[in-house]
Amino acid sequence: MADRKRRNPSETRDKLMTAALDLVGKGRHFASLGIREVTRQAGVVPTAFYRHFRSMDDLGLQLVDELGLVMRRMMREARSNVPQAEKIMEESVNIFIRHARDNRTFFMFMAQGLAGESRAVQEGIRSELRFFAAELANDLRRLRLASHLSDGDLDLACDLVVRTVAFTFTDMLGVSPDDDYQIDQIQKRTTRFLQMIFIGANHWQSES
Amino acid sequence: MADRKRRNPSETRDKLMTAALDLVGKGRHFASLGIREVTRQAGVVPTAFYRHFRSMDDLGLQLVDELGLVMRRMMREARSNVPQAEKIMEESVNIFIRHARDNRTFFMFMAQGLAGESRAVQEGIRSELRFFAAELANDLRRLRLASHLSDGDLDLACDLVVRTVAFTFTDMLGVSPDDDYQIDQIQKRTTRFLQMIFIGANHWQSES
DNA sequence: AAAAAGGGTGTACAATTGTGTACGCTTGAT
DNA sequence: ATCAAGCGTACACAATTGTACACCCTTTTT
Repeated sequence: MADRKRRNPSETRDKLMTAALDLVGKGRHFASLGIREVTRQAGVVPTAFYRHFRSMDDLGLQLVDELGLVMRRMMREARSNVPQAEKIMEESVNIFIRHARDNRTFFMFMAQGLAGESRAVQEGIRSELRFFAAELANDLRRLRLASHLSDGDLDLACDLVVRTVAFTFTDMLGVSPDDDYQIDQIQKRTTRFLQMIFIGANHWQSES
Repeated sequence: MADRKRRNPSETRDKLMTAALDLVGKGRHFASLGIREVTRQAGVVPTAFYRHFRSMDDLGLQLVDELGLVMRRMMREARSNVPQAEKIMEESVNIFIRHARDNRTFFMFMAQGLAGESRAVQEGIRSELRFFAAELANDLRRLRLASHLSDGDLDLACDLVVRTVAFTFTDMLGVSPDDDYQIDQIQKRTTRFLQMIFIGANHWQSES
């Protein structure tokens, strides 16, 4: 039961979801959205909402699922674009930032949901991040880029990396989506954060 | 003008602010609170709200100010408790976690506000974090614990530390306030994060 | 061809919301 | 002793909310 079937991609359903995201993109917080408000933005009648979602929390949960798809697309691209080991960090952050710009509202929703009102959404996003960190650790292992780290320590480092990147999105909330200069700053800073983390991970065993 | 005078500490004003925090502590998101809801929780009549705050955003801003006080208290204690340089990280995280438990709702509010609805609150919290990072960098310089780092690099590392700790609060949202085991796990992990960051900072110059 | 189910619309309503106006009690300054 | 300001209360009201009900059209199943 409770299987999340997506077989019949209803038009209105999508309209409602993107309407919610649009409102989030306009600066509203997801927790403050009402059913009526969302349906108004979507251009449908209020009762249509209930045909697809039980409540706002439910809509949030389904948005988390779609967020997962976006993140997986991002990972796939990052994996297929592995340059020499030197540039791997810059390039990854690059891809990150680009996806964050392309799917701005999705990531805003994520940033909000981390401390959001619905425990279920919170846990969903947290779980996506965990998955992401685990995949990252796998990739690094596979590429033999962290052979001297124990599994536990590598996981630790990847967890820290994902947190740092996730926090980056809250930075982007503050700047206009086409303020190239500011975004470039954020990008550079994030890259240096990650470099610092990996240098720390590299020297971890020998010191601790 | 617009001087934030606190000369006459009105009873109701405090009741309203702690009422908002209480609701946040109960799992609600600040952005979804209404004036009526807060006054109900505070046990005062709705119109009393307007005697002290122009709007919910205004209340949020004043909460940020108080949050600043809490953080300053925390810093003072951390500074007066500097053990040998070895244990400085564990001890600091210790103090962090304790304050986070004692002022749980305050820090929940902070975690929410970082991606909150009000741009002003968002910027206020961000500014508190910047201040915190700057103070941390100052302390480390004063204690000669980072003499080999350039000012810019030290700032970078401290920024990363503060972000990591701030993210920790979103971890604490998910666990019960008296689940000692889970909190201990969070504490240990955060400590290792910070150690990793500082090891990275220590080897920063030589590699990059 | 008939039946059923899924998804869409409009109307309706009670509850709750934000906020305006008017009235009283304290309290400190004159 | 008076007065004004500040704070709290009571009442009022229009707007907005979530949701129930009753229909209609299209697609799928039988």
